[in-house]
Amino acid sequence: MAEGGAGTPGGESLLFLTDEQLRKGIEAMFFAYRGFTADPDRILAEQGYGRAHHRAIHFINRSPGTTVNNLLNILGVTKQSLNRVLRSLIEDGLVESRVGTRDKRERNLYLTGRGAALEAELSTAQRARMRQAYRTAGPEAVAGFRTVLEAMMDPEMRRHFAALKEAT
Amino acid sequence: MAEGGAGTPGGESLLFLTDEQLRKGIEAMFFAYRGFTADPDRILAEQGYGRAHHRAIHFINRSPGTTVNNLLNILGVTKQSLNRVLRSLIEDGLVESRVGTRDKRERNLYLTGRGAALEAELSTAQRARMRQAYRTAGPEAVAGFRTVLEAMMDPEMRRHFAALKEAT
DNA sequence: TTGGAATGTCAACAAGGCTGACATAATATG
DNA sequence: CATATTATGTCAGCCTTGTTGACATTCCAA
Repeated sequence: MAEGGAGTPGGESLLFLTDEQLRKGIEAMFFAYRGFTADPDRILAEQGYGRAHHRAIHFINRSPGTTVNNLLNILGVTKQSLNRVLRSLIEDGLVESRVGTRDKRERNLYLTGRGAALEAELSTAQRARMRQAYRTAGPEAVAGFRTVLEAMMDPEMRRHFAALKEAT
Repeated sequence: MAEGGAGTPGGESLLFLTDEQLRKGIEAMFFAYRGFTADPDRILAEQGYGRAHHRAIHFINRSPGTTVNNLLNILGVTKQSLNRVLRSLIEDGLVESRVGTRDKRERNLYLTGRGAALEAELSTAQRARMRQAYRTAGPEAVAGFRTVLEAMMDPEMRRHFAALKEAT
C-alpha cells in the first residue's frame, strides 16, 4: 500500500513501523483498554457482576435471540464458563432463555426489561467515554482508529465483527 | 475522511459520534484486544505464565531499575497481587531485585538474561501483530489510532504513558 | 434405531484479582 | 533520640473467571 512512492507527500517513510513506534502502540493499547473498561467495571462491581456478565449482556442485546453456541463462538470461552455467567443472569431475571422453536435443543437468549436496563446503563457509560475520546480526536483519527483495530483482529473475530456490523 | 456531507469542507458532520458508531468502536476494541493478546498468551502458556507476568516483564524491561511502587502505580493492581507475580519471576531467575542504593527500602527491578530473552520473544510476537496491522492500515490510520487511544485513557494512565514515551 | 449435536450440570483446579493483618527495615520528622 | 511514616514482603482467605473431564438429556437426522 502506497509504499513505493519516494516523492509522495503522504509520508511513506515507514518510520511508523519502527520497533519503538510499535512498542508505543502496544503500550497505548494497554493503557487505553484500562480506560475502556473502567466505567463499566465500576457499575458492574456495584451489582456484584464482572466483565464476563457485561460481555454476555452486550452481545445478547446486540443479537436478541442468539443461541448459546453463537455466544460461545463470539466470546471465545468454554460453555462451562459462559454457562455459569448465564445461569446467574437468568436467576437474577436479567436474561430470559427460551427453548428454540426450529430446533428445540437450542436456547434463544433475550434480555428482560431489567437486563436491558443494566445494559443501557453500562453501554451509556462506555459510550460516553468513547464519545469523549472520539470528539477529542476528530473524525479522521476515528477512521484510522477503526482501520487499525480491524487489522489487528484474528480473522475469525473479524468475521464476527463484520457480521455484527451488517446486523444493524 | 471525505465525509463531505453538507458541503462543509472540514467534515464536522458529527456522524461519527452516533450511538451506532460508538457501539462499533466498542466492539472493535473488544475484538482487537483479543488479537492483541493472543500471541503473547500462547507463548506465556507454554512457560506456565500469564498476562500478569507479561505486564511485569514488559515494564521492567521498559524502565530497568524501576521500583515496586512505581510498577504498582503503572499496573494498577495491589502489591499482594504484583508480589505474587514478581516472586515467581525472581525465583525462576527472570527478574533480579536489588536493594536500592539511595533508599534501601526500595527494590530496583531488572530483567536477567533469561528474563530479557522471554521479553524479546513476547514483544517480537506482539510487535509482529502490530506491524502487520500498521502496515495494512497505513501511517495516517496509525496516527489516528494513537490519537484516539490516548484520548481514551484515564488522565493518570496518560501521564504514565507520556512518561514512558519521553523515556526513550 | 442409532449417532451425533446442542445444551446443561457437577466437580475440581488455577490464575490473578481483592481485602485485611502483620512484620521488617529504613527514612523522615518531631 | 523517639516516633511516625514509607516501602516492601508475606500470610490467609475470598471472589471471578477461565480451564478440563465426565456425564445426562434432548432432539435432529441418517
